[in-house]
Amino acid sequence: MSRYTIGQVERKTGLSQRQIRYYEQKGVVRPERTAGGHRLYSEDDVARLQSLASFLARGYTLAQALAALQARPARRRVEELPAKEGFVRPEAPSLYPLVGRDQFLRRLRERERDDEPGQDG
DNA sequence: TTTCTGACA
DNA sequence: TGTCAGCA
Repeated sequence: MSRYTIGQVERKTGLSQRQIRYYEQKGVVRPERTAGGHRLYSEDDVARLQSLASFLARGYTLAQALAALQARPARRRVEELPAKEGFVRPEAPSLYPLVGRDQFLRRLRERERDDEPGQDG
């Protein structure tokens, strides 16, 4: 499995090194360390950070993006998650309470018609 | 040259 | 979150 330095992850995700380290503190990723203490990120770490960046780009607050990431710990498709769970509305995440999975998917698809697709769903 | 931690704004 | 210092 390939590993990436923070500099490589910075280029792949568009996030700053400062942000990447901060999100590690928040528990988003748990990179390995070299003997010298340098971080080594896995493909999965990069994917999670790309998802986070995608959520932030869509207007989610950091708290909402983190919550959304926790709702999908391992690259699970939204369709596979319990319909009962709450999801952040894709069209204006900071203005509304959580909605059900099906409504989330419907709104997301409506939004994706006129919006550019993100890195991740 | 790149990354690390800690700290300030 | 950006940025700087001082290391390894």
